[in-house]
Amino acid sequence: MQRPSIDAQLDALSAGAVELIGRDELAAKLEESARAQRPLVVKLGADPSAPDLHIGHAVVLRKLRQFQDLGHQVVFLIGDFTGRIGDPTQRQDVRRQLTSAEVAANARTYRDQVFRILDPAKTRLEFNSTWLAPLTFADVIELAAHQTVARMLEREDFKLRFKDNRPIYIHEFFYPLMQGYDSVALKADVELGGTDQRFNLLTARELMRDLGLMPEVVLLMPLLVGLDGHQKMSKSLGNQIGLLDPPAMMFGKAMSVPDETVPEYLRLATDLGPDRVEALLSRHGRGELGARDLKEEMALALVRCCHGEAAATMARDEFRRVFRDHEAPSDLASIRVAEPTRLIDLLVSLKAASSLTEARRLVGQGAVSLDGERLSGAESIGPDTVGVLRVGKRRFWRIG
RNA sequence: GGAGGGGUACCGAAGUGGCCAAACGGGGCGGUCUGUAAAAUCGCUGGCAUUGCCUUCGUUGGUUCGAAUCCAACCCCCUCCA
Repeated sequence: MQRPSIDAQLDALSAGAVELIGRDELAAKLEESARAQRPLVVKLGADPSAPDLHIGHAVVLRKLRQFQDLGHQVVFLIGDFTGRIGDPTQRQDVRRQLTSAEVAANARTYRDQVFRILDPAKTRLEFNSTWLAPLTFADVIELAAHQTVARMLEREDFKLRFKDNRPIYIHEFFYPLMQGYDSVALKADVELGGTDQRFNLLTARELMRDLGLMPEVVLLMPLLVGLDGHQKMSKSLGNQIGLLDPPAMMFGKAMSVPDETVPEYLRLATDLGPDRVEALLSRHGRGELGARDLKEEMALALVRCCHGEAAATMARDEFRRVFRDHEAPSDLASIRVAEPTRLIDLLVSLKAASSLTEARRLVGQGAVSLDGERLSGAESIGPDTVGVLRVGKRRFWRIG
C-alpha cells in the first residue's frame, strides 16, 4: 500500500485532536516505522470494572482506527490491576477485586464494542496485571522515586481535592505511575486518551524518558459532552449513549441533547466527516434545515455508526411515529391480564411504577391512558380489556 | 497524641424539642405547549392506606407526653497543632 507523505499523515492523525504532544517525535517515528517496516505500537488504556463504552470513547477509537488504517498496531490495554485498587473518593465502598472470570467477561464485552470500530487483525489485547502484579515492594518504591508530591498536586483533580480539604489517598498517587509503567512495559510509541488523561500520559512520557526509553507521543482527544450538554459524558453521571445501546434508545437519547450541543456531536460523535458536517451546519444556518431536522441527521448518523443504515432508518421512523406524531410504537409488548386487577397494581407489576404510591401519583397526574383515554385510577383491568396502555410519554403496552 | 468542626432523603444543602416525611437547589418523573425524549412552563418526588398509619435525619441506648433537634457511648469524615 502506498502511504501518504509523512506530513499528510501527521495532519490526518492530529485532525480533531485537542493536542499532539511530540509532533516532531511522531514524524520521526512514522518515518522510522516506514523505513523498518515496523508498525508503531499505539496504546489505549481502559478500566476493566466499567466495560460499558459510550460514544465518547468512540471519538478515541476512531482515531485509533486511523492509525490502524496506516498499518500500525493498537494495543488495547485492560487495566485489570489498576482497577483493583480504585479511587475511594469516587466510590463509596472500596472497589472490590474482580475475579479473573469477571475480568475475562469484561474483556469480552470490550471486544464486542471495540471491534465495531477497530480492526481486530491489528489490535492486541493486553492486561496490565501481567507486569504490574509481579512487581515487588522495592520495585514500587523505586518507581515512586521518579515522581514528586508537588508534581502530583499539579494534577487537576488532586489539586482541587487538596484545596477543598477532601481526602487524597497515597495509593492514588500510584495511578499515574502505574499507567506510566504500562507504557514502559509495552514500549508504547503513541498513547491516546481524552483530555482528562493529560497528566497521566505526561507522567508516562517522563517515566519512559527517565528509564531510557523513547517517550511516547501523546495524542489527546476532546471529551464528548454528555446528554445534558454540560458535563462530560460518563456512565457514572448517567448521561451517556452506550455503544451497545439499542438503535431506538440511541436515537432517542441523541434527540434529547440540547440544540446547542448538536454541532459538537456532529463533529465528534459521528463519522460524517468535516465536509458533510459543515454542509449540514451551513444549511441549518441559512434556515434551510430546521433545528429538529439537523438533530435528526445527527441522531441518524450516530445510530448508523453502531448499528448500520437499516437500523438507523427504522429507529428514526419509529421515533417520528411515537414522539412527533404521538402514535403508539409499531412494536410493543403485549400483555394479558388473567383476572380483574386494579390499575395501580397492574402498573406496579409492569414496573411502570416502583410502588403503589408512585402508581397513584402517575394516575393522579394524568399520565396513564388506555387507547388515548385518560384513566382515573378507579378502573379495573381484566381479561376483556383491550387497548394500548400508555404510561407517561414513552411507555406502552398492548393489552388483550 | 491534643484542640476544634461535621455526618440530614438520589446528590448538594437548610433545619437545633411539637407547626418536620423534613425548607431550598440539582437530578428524576409527570402535565401543558412545541419543532423533539430540545427549550419554556406548571406540578410531583419515603411507604402502605378511600385524609389515618408505618419507616426515615451516621449507629446504639437514654431523657421527654413528644427528638433530626437534648444526653451518653460508639463508628466515620474534615481542619489546625504535634
